[in-house]
Amino acid sequence: MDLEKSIAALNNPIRRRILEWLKDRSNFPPALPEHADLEGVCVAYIQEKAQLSQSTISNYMGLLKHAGFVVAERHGQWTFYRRDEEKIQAFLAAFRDEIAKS
Amino acid sequence: MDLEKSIAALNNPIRRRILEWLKDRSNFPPALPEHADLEGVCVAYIQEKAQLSQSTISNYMGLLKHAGFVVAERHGQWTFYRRDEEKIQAFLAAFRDEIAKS
DNA sequence: TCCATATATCGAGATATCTCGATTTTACAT
DNA sequence: ATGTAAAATCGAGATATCTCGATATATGGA
Repeated sequence: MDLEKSIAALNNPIRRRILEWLKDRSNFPPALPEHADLEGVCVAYIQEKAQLSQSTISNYMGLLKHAGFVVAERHGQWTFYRRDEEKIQAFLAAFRDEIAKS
Repeated sequence: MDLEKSIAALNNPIRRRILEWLKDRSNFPPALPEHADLEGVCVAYIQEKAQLSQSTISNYMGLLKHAGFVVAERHGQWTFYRRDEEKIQAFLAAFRDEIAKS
């Protein structure tokens, strides 16, 4: 758990927005039938919603992944990203411990 | 409550360290007798502990103040900074609401 | 008034982040 | 093999942050 890297990853409104969107799969277009069993969302869907270039979104998802907030699962040509709720909770607890008093 | 500005203020390890130090007045040298009734800590003490230039620390304290994490109280030539625990709690709650699920 | 001390503000160079288009890699289909 | 589609990586220009020294402002004392 690298607080420094985690906070930096969240120090950007679009990356935070992406994390929010990923709370609910229905914020994105429906998955293809062959991907119906996957929780995650592919980069193209995230890009379309965020309205930034493909390379920027790929970079953003890499930052969120290295910070531990999302996990990536490759299926064929697609990479599906979803939140890692445990890591997110762990970060929030560590962050609160550093910032809040007692 | 400007989440954007608040997170940016915390996206720096020394500013977070200063906030931590301010949890406990005894992290700094004792106050002058005429300031014994004040909770806050003067800029010079913070600067000495952080080992950065006076202008940098003044700038940092300004950022923390504008983010709402500290309040400044002027007494003569000194400015005493102390944590604003309510604002800090409010920020942490808003931050958690944005980041954590449900 | 003149000086010393504490803090704030200004201006700038160094470094980091943002964001893009172009290219590369990976995987699948023909 | 060749082509296509998705995602990752590269290189770079624009912008922001970091941090400093110099200067300005405010206060109190001689």
